[in-house]
Amino acid sequence: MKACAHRPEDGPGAAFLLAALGAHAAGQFAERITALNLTPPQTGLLRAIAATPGQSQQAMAQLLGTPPSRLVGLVDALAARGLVERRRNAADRRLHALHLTADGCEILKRIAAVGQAHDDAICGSLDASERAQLRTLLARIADDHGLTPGVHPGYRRL
Amino acid sequence: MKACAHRPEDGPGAAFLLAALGAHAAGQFAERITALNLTPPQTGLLRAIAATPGQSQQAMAQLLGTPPSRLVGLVDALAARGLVERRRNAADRRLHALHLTADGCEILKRIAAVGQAHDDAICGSLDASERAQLRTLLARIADDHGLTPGVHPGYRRL
DNA sequence: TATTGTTATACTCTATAACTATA
DNA sequence: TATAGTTATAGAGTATAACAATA
Repeated sequence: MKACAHRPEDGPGAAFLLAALGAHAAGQFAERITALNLTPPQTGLLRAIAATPGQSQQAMAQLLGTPPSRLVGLVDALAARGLVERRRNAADRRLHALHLTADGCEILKRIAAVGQAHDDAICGSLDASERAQLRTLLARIADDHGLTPGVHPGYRRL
Repeated sequence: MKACAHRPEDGPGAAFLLAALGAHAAGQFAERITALNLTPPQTGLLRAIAATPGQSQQAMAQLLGTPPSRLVGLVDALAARGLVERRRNAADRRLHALHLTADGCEILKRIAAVGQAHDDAICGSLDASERAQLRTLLARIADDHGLTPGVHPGYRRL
């Protein structure tokens, strides 16, 4: 006898599966990019700079949904490795435009390769059609909820 | 001109969408259960105890994939609110079997209601058939990766 | 001596707010 | 005075390892 009476359950809903699988996928990805000596936030920042280069740190912080102070450490680490550079605006010397260096572009390609392998590992049990189906459904939900494309919302609390 | 040459991109892959949406869904759920004065880990523990009552803390820790020491605080908080109780095993007094109280069963129903509302909010842009499709695909991936059904893997690092 | 649960400690990550420099 | 970036501080959450009770 169960201690609690349960209503008819057909397992967890889609939202729970989404959260659980999302955490799993994020963890796996984090493990993979360790090979490039990158953390997920650093990776996200590199991709964001590649997508819209020349932004100030404030603008980038707003785009990623993080306090500007957090960007400092991330940019510092990437700049120290020569992947990113701050270019001072001559007109307004307060602004630091963010750009990828040549090495930054190079590592971005490797990130893409890791992402591809990761995607294959996660979706391995799906055929091409199912995978496209899944991507379509997920993209619809993401759009419906106003998620910024290409930006992991985990910046807000991860 | 872009600073970096990009290969033909058709947006983020399914795995990235999964991670991003998963984080979003988890955050939304965390906000919702604030109404019950519960955190996500507490909620997960309540559901786990309901699913398999009478387990020792060690067994529960292994099931959830967390160090046993972490359970102490979680159980303490829930026990202090009268939602959970530790029943000492008479035969082996080291063991503390975990059970839900009547209030614990009660709040579990409210958690289910919150979960239902959450599921509707997340999947609002999908019709019933699409939602079932999504759940099927996600369940397949989860199974393929050996995720324990009903357990959020975030216990391992969240 | 081995095991359950607990406590103590330290570490990682993040946000908030104070501070510097430029405007 | 207002804004961009930085630094300092503190808080939440977690893991590791030492500890006490029971076997």
